[in-house]
Amino acid sequence: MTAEDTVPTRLRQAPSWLLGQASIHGHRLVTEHFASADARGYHYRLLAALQEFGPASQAALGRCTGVDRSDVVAALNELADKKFIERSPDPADRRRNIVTITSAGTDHLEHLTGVLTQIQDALLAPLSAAEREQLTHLLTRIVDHHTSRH
Amino acid sequence: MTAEDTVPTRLRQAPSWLLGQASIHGHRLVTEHFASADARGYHYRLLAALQEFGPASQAALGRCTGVDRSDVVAALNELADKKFIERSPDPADRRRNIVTITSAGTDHLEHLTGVLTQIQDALLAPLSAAEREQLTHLLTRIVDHHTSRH
DNA sequence: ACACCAACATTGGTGCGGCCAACGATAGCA
DNA sequence: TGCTATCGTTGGCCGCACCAATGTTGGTGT
Repeated sequence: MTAEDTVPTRLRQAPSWLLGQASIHGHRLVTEHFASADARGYHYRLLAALQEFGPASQAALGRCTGVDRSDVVAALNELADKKFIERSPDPADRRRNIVTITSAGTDHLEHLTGVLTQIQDALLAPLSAAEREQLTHLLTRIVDHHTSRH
Repeated sequence: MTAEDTVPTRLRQAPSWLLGQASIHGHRLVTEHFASADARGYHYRLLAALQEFGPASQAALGRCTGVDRSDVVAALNELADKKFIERSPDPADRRRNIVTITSAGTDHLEHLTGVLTQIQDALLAPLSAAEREQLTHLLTRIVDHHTSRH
């Protein structure tokens, strides 16, 4: 086999590749651990937003979590099935649903947050505390740049 | 709207979230720019491996690029349609296909590499050269940790 | 020589996550 | 009054990472 299990140099040097690979490992950790808790990424995003900002419309939830409107519907259906959120019509604007997190939902969110903390530790295992902060800072700047720039 | 377009703190602080978001922006850039060149990520990975390591079997290609065997088949079909690679049976091992990059394929790879360089620049725009190196280093360590650990 | 297991290419299917297009209903504004 | 925008919802698409099964072929142990 001419090609050992070595990543081609062209790839290994590209930040976009490294970013993608690192994010894949993170994503796998999240998926696996969340699956054990009968959850997935979208659930956490929505619950976190509801807990922090209080009851909100589905469109607002989608906007602040970066989840598409149509995907918000599906995720909220799943969360509603598990009694983690409740939908009620907005009396002030009959187009809107007001989404509220239940106490069971808050508990679930708290649990998932714990799980997520463990995940971060597994993901960043080879890095020191200072390096983790460095990485967070660099990534934040990239993300901010690409979101504020609309 | 109680929730403005602000990302919940719980998310904003999680490195896995930042990694995912940054990788999404990178991925979008790659997808868009590569689409203009009638290519996608898998194509580049495979062509890069072929160029660097020479003719190889599909299984070997999949292993060193991190692409699943079954997905290698599909991607190579696409590349073969465009005459960028050629499949020939391995006389020494009739289970194997020997995949070879054509000169058109090399040209295409070279072109895509140029495109990719531009992408890196757009992706890391807010970072200085030193910071880019820092980021690359940190990411490399994470990726290495999660791949060498099998 | 034989049985057995491992590796190969291929098919087909799953799931998540990020998208887009369209629809009917409603709100706000000209 | 219309025009436009927003909202929830349905349904679909694509990329990428996976898994399972199949038939073929190689290599090994006995």
